[in-house]
Formats: sequence, structure tokens, C-alpha cells
Amino acid sequence: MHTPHSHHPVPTPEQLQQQLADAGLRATRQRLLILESLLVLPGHPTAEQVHQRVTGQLSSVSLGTVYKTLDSFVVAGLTRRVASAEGSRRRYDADCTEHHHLVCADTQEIIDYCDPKLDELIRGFFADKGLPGFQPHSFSLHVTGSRVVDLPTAESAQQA
Amino acid sequence: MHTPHSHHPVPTPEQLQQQLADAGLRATRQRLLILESLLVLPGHPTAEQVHQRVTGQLSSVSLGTVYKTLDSFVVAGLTRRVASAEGSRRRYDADCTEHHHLVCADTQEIIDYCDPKLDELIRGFFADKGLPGFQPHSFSLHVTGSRVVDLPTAESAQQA
DNA sequence: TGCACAGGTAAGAATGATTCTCCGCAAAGA
DNA sequence: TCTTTGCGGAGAATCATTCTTACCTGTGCA
Repeated sequence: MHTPHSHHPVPTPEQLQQQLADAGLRATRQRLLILESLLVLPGHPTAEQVHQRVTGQLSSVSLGTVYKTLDSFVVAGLTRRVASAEGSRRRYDADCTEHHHLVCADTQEIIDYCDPKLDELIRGFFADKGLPGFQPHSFSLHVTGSRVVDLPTAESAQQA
Repeated sequence: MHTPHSHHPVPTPEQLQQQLADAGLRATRQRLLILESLLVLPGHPTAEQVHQRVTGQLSSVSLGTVYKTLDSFVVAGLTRRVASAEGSRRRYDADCTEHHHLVCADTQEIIDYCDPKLDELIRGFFADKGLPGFQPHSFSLHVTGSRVVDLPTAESAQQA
């Protein structure tokens, strides 16, 4: 099944160190915390949100450091910026593999969605079709909608 | 053919008036100019770019008015905000029909792309699949890539 | 151990984008 | 016409992000 990722599978310190090492970045306390927060926070956090969580564990970390660090993650390919239409805060995604986004119109949350079948479908479509004067590199589908909280249906209500 | 829209088909003043009227907005000189600029400018302009063009025709229009007006267009459903990852300026799209975007990684230009076949493909995919706990309303595909300027091939070069 | 060096960090100033406030004016309705 | 309402302009205010500066830490090396 390839339903929305549930981030959360809390990463071990070793995994974090490894990721930073692979990206060629020194593993400072601040960076480990920032990377961890990025992986753990739901809905693609803003710098502000990352900062909030990080200061909970090491209160001295400055917002400027969070910004600079997130940027360095982006250039190192560890992280990417997420395209969003509403709100003028930048959002970050720790997952750099190709994937798609479910954007909740109500809460502004952005949920990762990943399905190789869908990738294949889209890739195939453009491979067939070709675009005049444009060479596609990557695809990202934004699905706007609303969360449904498993409302009780008429039937399930009857069962009670 | 459903290749990228080429905006530009310059709208008549009557069409503009009509659009504003349909949206329930007063048709002031400023609004007409702003709407026209939005329709005419390529690549999904920022408020700043709209302002630049508008002041070319009516120099007194203030940037604040452009912002306010664009927002009112958005709430009226005349216009929408475009999701973009890079740069921290907000961009607007006068086209509210469902469509997709080609994002040029080099120039940051955002080109509209429209193809009912693609819509159908995506819609069909999710209709089959269904998303747990999420009700999709609309889909927008972001194709990141680079413009190809019809480079001369080995052959076409030989012809010269 | 002692010494430069590279890179990181915190703090706050600076910048840039967007929103807000306030006031005069023009348009729509009575 | 008189009134009410909304619109637009100017500039202040706010918010997000970047830059500057100075300090600090860990590292390599004599």
C-alpha cells in the first residue's frame, strides 16, 4: 500500500548522524535537532515551527540558525522546499524522493503521498506526448482537498 | 492540441468588465488595468510585476492597491494564488479553470498547461484508488524542467 | 601543550514583501 | 441631492527572511 507516509517513525541519532555525514555536513547538536524535527513534525513545517520544537530541547538555538541550516540542507540535497500557494511562509520537506502532496484546504497541512503506479502513469503520459520546448525533470502532483475524519455513515450509525 | 496556453490573446475592455461584473466587483479603472495585466503578463506575475505594468498606463496606482485588489480577485474566485517553492514572492494566476503548471527551473517562469486527457487520467486514478481519510477536490500537476530553445541539431546545422 | 584555522552559532540589524490604518473621494441608492 | 458605502492612495506597521558581526569550538599540526 502506498498511502500517505506517516512520518513519525522516529529516527535514531545514528541515522541522523549518517544522513548529515552523507550530505557532507558536520553533525552539530543544532543540526541533529533541526533534522530530527523536520522528520518528526507533521505537515511540512515552517522554519518557525522547527525552531519552536528545537528550542524545546536546546533553548539557545536561534531562529537565524534554523533558517541557515535549513537552507544548507536544501543545497546539500537533504531537504527541499515545498511549493505552497497559501500563506507566505516557506515550508520544508525532509523527504527528497519524488513524491506528491495532499494539501488540506482547511488546515493547510501538507501530507506526503507516494505511489510508484502514479509516477509511472504520469511519466508515461509525458513520454508519449512530449512537450514542445520543455524538458521535464520531475513531477509533483498537488491534490487539494479536505480531510475526512471517518465520519459515521448511515450504516455504521445503524450498527450502534 | 493542448499545449501550454499562450495567454496574450489580449482581452477586450468589454470582456474585462464582464469578468468583474460576474465576480460581483465594481469595475474601476484600477481593477480593469490590474486584471488585464494579470491576463497579459506571461509566467504568472508577482504583485510587483503587475504594479509595474499598471503604472505604465496609470502612474498613480499604488502597490498597496495592487495587493488589495489581487486579494479581492482571489476571494471572488477570479484569480488564484500559485504554489511555488522558490523565491518568496507570491504569484498569481488569472486562470481559475483546472490546469497544470510547467515550472522552469532556470527562469522561475510558470507556464500554464492544460490537457483534459491528463485530467481524466489523474481523476480516474484516484477514483479507482480512493484515499483513506482524504477527499480530493482538485488536482494540479507541477512539472519541473527546463525550457529547450529549439537548439539546432547536427542535421539542421548541416543544412546551413 | 600551544597555536592558528575553518566552520558554526547567537544576537540583532537590515531588507523585502505584504498588510494595515487612516483619510479623502467617487459611486450607488434613497 | 444627501447619504451611505466602498475604493484607492500614502505611508506606517508587521512579518518573514537574510545579513553582519563577533564569539566559540573542535581540528590539524608544530
